[in-house]
Amino acid sequence: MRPVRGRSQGMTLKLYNTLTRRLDVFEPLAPPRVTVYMCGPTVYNYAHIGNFRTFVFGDLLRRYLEFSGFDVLFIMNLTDVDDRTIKAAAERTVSLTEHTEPFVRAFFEDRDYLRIRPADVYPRATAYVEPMVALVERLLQRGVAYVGDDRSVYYAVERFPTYGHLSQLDRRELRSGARVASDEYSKEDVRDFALWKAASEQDEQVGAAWDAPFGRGRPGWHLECSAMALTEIRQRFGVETLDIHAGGVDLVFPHHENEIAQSEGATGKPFARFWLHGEFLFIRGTKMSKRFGNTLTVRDLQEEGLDAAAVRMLVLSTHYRQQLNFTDEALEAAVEGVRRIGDFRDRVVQAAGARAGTPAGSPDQPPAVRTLVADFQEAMDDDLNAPRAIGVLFSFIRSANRELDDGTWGPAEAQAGLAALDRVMGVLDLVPGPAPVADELARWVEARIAERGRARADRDFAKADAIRDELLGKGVELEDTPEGTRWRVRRG
RNA sequence: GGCGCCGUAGCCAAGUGGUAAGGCAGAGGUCUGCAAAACCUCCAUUCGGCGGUUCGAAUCCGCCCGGCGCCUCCA
Repeated sequence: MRPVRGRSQGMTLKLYNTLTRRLDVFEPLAPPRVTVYMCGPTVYNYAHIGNFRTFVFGDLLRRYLEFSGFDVLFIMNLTDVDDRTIKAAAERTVSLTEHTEPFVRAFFEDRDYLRIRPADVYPRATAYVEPMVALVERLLQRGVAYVGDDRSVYYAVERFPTYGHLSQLDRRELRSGARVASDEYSKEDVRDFALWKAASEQDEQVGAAWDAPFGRGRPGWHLECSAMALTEIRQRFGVETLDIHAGGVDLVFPHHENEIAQSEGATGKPFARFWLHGEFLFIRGTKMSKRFGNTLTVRDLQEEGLDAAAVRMLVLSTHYRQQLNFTDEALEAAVEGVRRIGDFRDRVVQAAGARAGTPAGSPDQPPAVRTLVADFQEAMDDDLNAPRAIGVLFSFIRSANRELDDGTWGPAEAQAGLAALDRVMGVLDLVPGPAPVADELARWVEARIAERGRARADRDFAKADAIRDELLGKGVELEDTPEGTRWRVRRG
């Protein structure tokens, strides 16, 4: 079912805009189209769970925009040339591409595991060198960039009066002297940053150098995002302003500040109307970092047999602008939470029978269904308040279970309930999948359950309980229902 | 030093002026051969501390304590 274009009265999506430092009503430039650019991974290594917290936030944003009836173009770049990728490739004496390619694939695998919907386009920096060069030329022509003594090209921050607005740098004092790297004499001003870096021996060695009118070299990190974002929206829609630019908080300065300077310095138009920033994830109270030895990758979680729904639950349980502390206890709570959601959905599917669901909003909705979608929307309209939306979800589950218990729900009600639940799950996506079970194990379990069934029929409960304990020892939980005995492998 | 954020039950976490959502864990009960699942009941007179503003504050202001981020091509 296609969401309704015109939003109901009183429903307004508000988003916290870093640019204005307040909640702003979201209105795209040219509705219903919404262009979103989110800073993606640097593919020099496996992305860790902290990176993916941000990407789940991006996924939530994208899904909710679509839920709300917008046509979203979601762009996520892959940084496949920068200081870190070059360094990593050089250390292994392989080419840049040889080094980054496996990590690009790994990123997509991890994304799929976490059920993050694929972006519409994943521009790779190395494929956009031409527009990057063009952007530098434009900035040189406009006199906001200059070629330094080291043949690198720098942005002249002084020539961009609003520099520092996003990060409120204009309200801060720059920390003095000590912080300025000694090898950057070529800059006219300490605040200036590199747009184009003159090719070094190492760059040439890994194949990270390109010819340009202003000298052979490679793009600066900040430049990449400006060029890729502008190229994508210019080609598709002929515009040079994004509706939303998103990323992690750490990118506010200098990355996004520099993107604004570069893009607006070249186009003279606002680069992005909304700037959204996701907070960090911490492990054991500290920022994840190689230095602290507390990095955790998505692959680690997957290998533990953890259902991605639990990871999504954990991440979405905290508002995206709040720091999230990743702990085993919180993860366990998330595992139990999604188990409950999954059990509930199974129950509703059963009650609904084989017939297709009736759309949420039809007249014969049971009480529990009536408010679910509206309450969900109200929570999400409030700056994507997913924790609140999850609260709404669990309240619904409790009421619905009650109505299922007392017989209020027939198949029609269950179908309406299922439709409403699935609309919400289309955004949050918290239903766990079945645990992967080997056929051999499944056959054995079925056989034991049949044996136990016979024992129960004979009222030989000691034997029945012994079999149940035996199965539990293998991690198999049983549940006797009027429709027979259900079983599942406990996971996570 | 500058800019900014956070501190709510055992754990996680909403709530930013009108009298504390939700989840996990826990206790008792219903159902069950017993369990499980589900449901019912209970579980913060109180929101780091101290003052202040207000008829009224977790919510606004001040100070203090504790934790964190950015100011370094980190999501």
